Amino acid sequence: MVLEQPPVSLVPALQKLHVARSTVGNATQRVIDFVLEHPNDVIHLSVTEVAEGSNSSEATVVRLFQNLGFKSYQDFKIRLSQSLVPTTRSFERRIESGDTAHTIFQKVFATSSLTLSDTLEHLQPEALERSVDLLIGARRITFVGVGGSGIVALDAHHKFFKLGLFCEAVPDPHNAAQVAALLGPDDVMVAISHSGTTQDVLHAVRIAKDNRASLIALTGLARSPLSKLADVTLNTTSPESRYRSEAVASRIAQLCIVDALVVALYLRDEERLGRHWQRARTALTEKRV
Amino acid sequence: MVLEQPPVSLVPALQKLHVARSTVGNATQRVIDFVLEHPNDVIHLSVTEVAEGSNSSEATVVRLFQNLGFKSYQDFKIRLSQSLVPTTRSFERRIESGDTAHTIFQKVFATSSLTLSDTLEHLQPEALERSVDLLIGARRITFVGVGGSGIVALDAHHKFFKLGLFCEAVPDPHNAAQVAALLGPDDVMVAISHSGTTQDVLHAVRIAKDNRASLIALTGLARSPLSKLADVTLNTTSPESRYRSEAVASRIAQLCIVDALVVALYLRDEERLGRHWQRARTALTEKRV
DNA sequence: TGTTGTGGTGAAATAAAATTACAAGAAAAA
DNA sequence: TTTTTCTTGTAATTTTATTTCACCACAACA
Repeated sequence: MVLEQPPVSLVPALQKLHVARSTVGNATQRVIDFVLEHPNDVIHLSVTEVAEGSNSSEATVVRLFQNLGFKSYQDFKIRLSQSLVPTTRSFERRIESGDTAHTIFQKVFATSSLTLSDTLEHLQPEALERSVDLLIGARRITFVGVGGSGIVALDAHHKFFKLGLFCEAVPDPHNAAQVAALLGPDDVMVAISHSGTTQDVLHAVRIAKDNRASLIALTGLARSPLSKLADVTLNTTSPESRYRSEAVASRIAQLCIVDALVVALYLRDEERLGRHWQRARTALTEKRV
Repeated sequence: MVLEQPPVSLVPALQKLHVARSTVGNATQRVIDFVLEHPNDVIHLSVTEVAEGSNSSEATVVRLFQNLGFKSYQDFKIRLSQSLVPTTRSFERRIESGDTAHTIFQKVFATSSLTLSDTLEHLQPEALERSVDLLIGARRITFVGVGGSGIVALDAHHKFFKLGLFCEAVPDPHNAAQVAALLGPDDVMVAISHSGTTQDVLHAVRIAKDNRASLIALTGLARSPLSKLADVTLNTTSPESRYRSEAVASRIAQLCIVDALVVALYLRDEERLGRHWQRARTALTEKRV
């Protein structure tokens, strides 16, 4: 029996169909193909319609889904529709000249949302634990990134600072190397670069590594010069990046990673960090009306 | 007729039920109540079962959903199940002390994703068009925000600058008022404040308004001192903000709004802005390996 | 080369579910 | 009060889903 290679990250309900495809008869295969080709239509079709569309019989359709473990055909449709949330996967996200502002917003938001879930899917649990371990034990944390990634560095600094950690952001490429030279073995550098090839960042990173500081890389591509140097790599994958500036959606995912790291650190040492956090918040409320 | 206040950010399919509840008869109300109380069960129940569960008749159930605009009862079930995706909506997003780093990431990402879709849902198309109009016609654009919102201001500056627009970011509260004093009637101030009550920002905003500059507010709450002063308000709603710092997920949404505005501006005047954009990109690639 | 058994298949029968038609009753308007 | 309108449940009807059963293809075996 030949095992088909199922497309990565296919919705669970459809995955079952893929797996079963090679083990069933001819008519049943036609049903499977039909469903795989028109998943968004199938959720509104009846058994009879699916049978017609696939040139098979009602009986075959019903039996297929029962054998697959669904309670009934209706049950399958419900499961399928849950995985097929229309606004993300199946929505056309390419932005065109004629789009209204509202349409553009819909597409940009959909892309960001999709990037978030893709990023989460590809993050390795061990890498996350490892990052938290490094950060919580760090004497000093330095966030480095230039251009757009500099914003992420500033955001990270802002949040980590609220936890009372000794940290700094270096969004300026000129200073990066100087700051890196100050780091020691107990320190952590978090290097942010979507491409993972930004020269200024790489330069600073190499100096930091020479000083035996630990390195966490926040980058968009798994295989890059930056991630080769890193102790831990956290990747943001923005799947179809050709038509909009790649960095845009990826940035959102990086900020989200920073958010999550802050929460994870906080929970790891609630005793110590919670006190600072609270103090920072009360200081802020005085600035409000 | 008493209009019920629908719970904020309820799933769309259920929202319709809420709205209709007060305008329908007794038996129909019982059906609505039943569905609202057991939404996760209903997606697996038949018309007959819903009728039994709500002490009404099949006819009433079928009629209800037809009147609500669904093609059929089955159609409603499909829509409902799509909004009830377990991993985001009904998933417990509250973060607890015992969570692993991976679980924390899942929850933070889910919250952000949810905030994005809620924000998009509540943004008014006219407000978006209006914002684009104001920005494209502006002589000078000033982004103001302190603390975490300052990061958003910097991000916005970074992106608008790439389009070749005359703009600046003022993340420093001390300078905000001074910069505001320089603005004139052709200028636009974009004020960013999650609470909409930050004193430093409000102070600068009032000065800008006195100088007849236009004001776009990027805030988390619809009714706030800031949005009262604004010509256009763009709200980010982070639905259940009690258990995590409200600003965190909201910030992601604000950045996404900035992204979308940039894209919208770009498409509005591709001729002029496209040239700058391209030039900025080629300058950057030289910095890579 | 039959023969037998297995599994897949569709037509048709059956069962279940959804929808509609209709008449009775309640509430509102005249 | 009468009339009208709206809501409702029963029952008929239609649509949809499921099961039954006979048939066929194909493989294993004598």
